[in-house]
Amino acid sequence: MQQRSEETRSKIISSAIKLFSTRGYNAASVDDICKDAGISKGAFYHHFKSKQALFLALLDGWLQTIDNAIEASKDKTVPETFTQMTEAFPYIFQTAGAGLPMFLEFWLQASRDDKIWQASIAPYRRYHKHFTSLIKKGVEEGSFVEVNPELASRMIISTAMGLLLQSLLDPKGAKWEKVARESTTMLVNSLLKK
Amino acid sequence: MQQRSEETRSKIISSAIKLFSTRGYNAASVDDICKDAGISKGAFYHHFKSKQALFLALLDGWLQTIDNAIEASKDKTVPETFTQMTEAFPYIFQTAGAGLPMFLEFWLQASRDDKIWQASIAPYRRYHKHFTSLIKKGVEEGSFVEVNPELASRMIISTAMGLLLQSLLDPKGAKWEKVARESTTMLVNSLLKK
DNA sequence: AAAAACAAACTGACTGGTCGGTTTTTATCG
DNA sequence: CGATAAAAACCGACCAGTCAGTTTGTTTTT
Repeated sequence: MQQRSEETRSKIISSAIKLFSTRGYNAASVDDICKDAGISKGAFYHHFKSKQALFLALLDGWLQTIDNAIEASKDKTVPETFTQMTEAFPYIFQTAGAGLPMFLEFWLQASRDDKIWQASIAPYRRYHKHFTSLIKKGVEEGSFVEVNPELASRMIISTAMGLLLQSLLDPKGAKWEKVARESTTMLVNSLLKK
Repeated sequence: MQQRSEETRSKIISSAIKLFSTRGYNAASVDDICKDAGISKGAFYHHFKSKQALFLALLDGWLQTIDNAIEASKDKTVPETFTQMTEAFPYIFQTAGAGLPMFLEFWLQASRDDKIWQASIAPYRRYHKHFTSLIKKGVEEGSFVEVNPELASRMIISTAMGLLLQSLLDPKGAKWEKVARESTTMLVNSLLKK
């Protein structure tokens, strides 16, 4: 059985998430992560080829959860999908509080490191396309007003990203989940045909 | 005359902007900056108490330009102000290409470093208030439809931030200035009373 | 000559990654 | 089932390099 191995690996990952989130990628040293996980450096480098490889593994896992969420909404109608997204906001803001700096770190690293860029840009474009086709479908179905799907998709993603950023910078500046819910409602309402 | 001194200082600053933008705060070492600026480490630490102090100085300068832009639009009418903002987008996207990663870096550092957070949160809240009162004024004047100024302000800032982020992550993914212009137009149109 | 500006060698803490050796797990076979 | 050997997992001291910041001394300005 490789149960012990699995356990070590997951200990590394959760410690990495914790430390990358709070201190950032650079400030969280491999030694720190090992110490927090209660394992040795040898064990670390047995499981991950490098610090960057660990980072990439984290990115992968995170994208997986998004993909799963998208997959789960596959059979719903277009307006239903958006409603569901609205309902997901409180959860996102609640859980993302800690993970958000890391999310940002991913993007920042992505803009400079080609390997990481490749790993994060493809999913991003996929999500944009997903939204675009979703809106297009809504327009064709007749449930949405005539809009440029491409543009509307960019705007929705922008709003979401901007709200996440603002909530990161100033967590106590507003009731962010409320703002997010209302914003989404507003956006969707402006899309929906009355 | 302290002309030579001034020159050295500005050489440090422009090299810092250049290197922080391209490599990031951590990866750009003080030695690198000195080398790029063509000065010695002694000169660096003569002008700036620490690497962080330089970073803060950069942040200050950047906020200054925003404040100036706001100041310049003081006497215009509300719709005029927004129109002007729309027109400013191409310029922002054109010039910001290089500086944008640093903008993100500010955010990231701010979320972890209390000193930097203090320096950036106050201006941010000021800008939000500025927008809110601007929209409020527009509503009272009767040129805007009845909206929640607070919420509309958050949304406008979100959209702007999100677009900047997206353009940073995927510069070739879209004609961002065009998307930005259209998005702003769309937002403003939904605010304007017909 | 006093002070400000600058040069450059230096310090000490820290980092990612390696490596030889040890323990635990797993597969094999009598 | 139990002995055993190979393989996988793990340990932690160690290394070479890097970095922010210091110090000491020189040049330039006032």
